Amino acid sequence: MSARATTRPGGRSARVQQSVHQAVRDLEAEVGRDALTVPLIAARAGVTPSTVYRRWGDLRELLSDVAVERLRPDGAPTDHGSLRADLEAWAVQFAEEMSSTAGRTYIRDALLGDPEHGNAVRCSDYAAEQLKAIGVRAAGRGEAVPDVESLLDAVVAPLMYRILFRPSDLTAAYTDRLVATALGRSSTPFA
Amino acid sequence: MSARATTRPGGRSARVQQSVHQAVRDLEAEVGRDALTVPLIAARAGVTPSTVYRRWGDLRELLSDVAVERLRPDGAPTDHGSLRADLEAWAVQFAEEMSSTAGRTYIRDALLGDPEHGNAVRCSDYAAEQLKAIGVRAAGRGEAVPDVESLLDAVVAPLMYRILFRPSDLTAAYTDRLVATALGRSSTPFA
DNA sequence: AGCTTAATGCGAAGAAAATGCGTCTGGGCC
DNA sequence: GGCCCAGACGCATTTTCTTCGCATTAAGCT
Repeated sequence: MSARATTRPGGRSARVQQSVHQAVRDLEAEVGRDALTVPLIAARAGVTPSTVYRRWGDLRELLSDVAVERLRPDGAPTDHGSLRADLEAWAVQFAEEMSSTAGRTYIRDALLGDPEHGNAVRCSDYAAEQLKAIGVRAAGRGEAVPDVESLLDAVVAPLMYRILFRPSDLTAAYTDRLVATALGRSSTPFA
Repeated sequence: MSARATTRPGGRSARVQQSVHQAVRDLEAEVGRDALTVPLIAARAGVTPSTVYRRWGDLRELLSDVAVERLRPDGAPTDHGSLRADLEAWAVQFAEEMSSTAGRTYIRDALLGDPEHGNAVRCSDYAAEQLKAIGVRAAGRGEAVPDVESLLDAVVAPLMYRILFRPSDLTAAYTDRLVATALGRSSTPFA
């Protein structure tokens, strides 16, 4: 039924899922995203198309799953010694990754999946986790930390809005200004 | 080539475009958006599928065009006597329209079109125009007005981010808080 | 080990996507 | 006003995708 909530996590089902995901990534690099089709992916993965249709429903859901995995952060945000420096560095990196052609494609694919499936909210959760980690670290230094929701509103949302709706203007100066705005207001001790 | 930049605005081409758009709207209401196909739409519009493929390229572009038209604001924002009241009313209405199931579908469809086609940026322009109108009116009253970019960052972007990535929590209290935040800072005399 | 259940493979049928070619409409020009 | 050309359209065809039923295989459990 669901690709992620596989009732049988081990064994063949897991191998099939991994194989199909890998096939998507490989073919995406080889023939381009727009040339992807279910039969093509299935052939590369060594499964039959009907298996893909059964497990993911359609190509969109499959691409949505793969895109979300690609958007998962690699590790904890790097430590730059202060809340502001950490946020600026993270925001700049976030903007760069997401505004690239590949990044925007992943975001759009992730958004395309069934909303009930939760792929979109997962993207937001990734950013929230990173911001939370930065906040916890800053709180450990004794700094006042704005809560995650405020940071999502003040930093992540404007970046994402421009990436999705106005694909052009995104400079480091702009992200720094967003961080400055976020830090200039609404700083609760810790959340 | 492009559906909107039709080289022949008058005559049959215009009728075809109108007929196809109307067919999309009708069928969307009748059979649901996910059941739409090019042959189905073409049959309803009284044209052949190849015409649709030639003019729009694929179903996504067509749906993107129709979605953008549906997202076009009806008229000027209503006047509530003050900048804050105007913004709050507009933001609440914006949030309600966009967060509905239909609204979210239109946004996603609009985002899906070819970025070069400019459907996404058109959505942003619609919001910017409305905000600009509110700002001009407020400036006429002598109020200090934040520039449109700030309002996009502080109000529109957070709303859109939540609509797209966290489809659940959107209250009037939240939109009011966004407006309050936007008005509390960065108020240039006029732009 | 044997049993139950679920997931996969396979093949066929139905539907949709995409393309090539001939025709016709519409707008510009004489 | 009539002619001409570029572009748009309809039709037919081919290719590809999608769905479905049934047989088979593998995983999980006792």
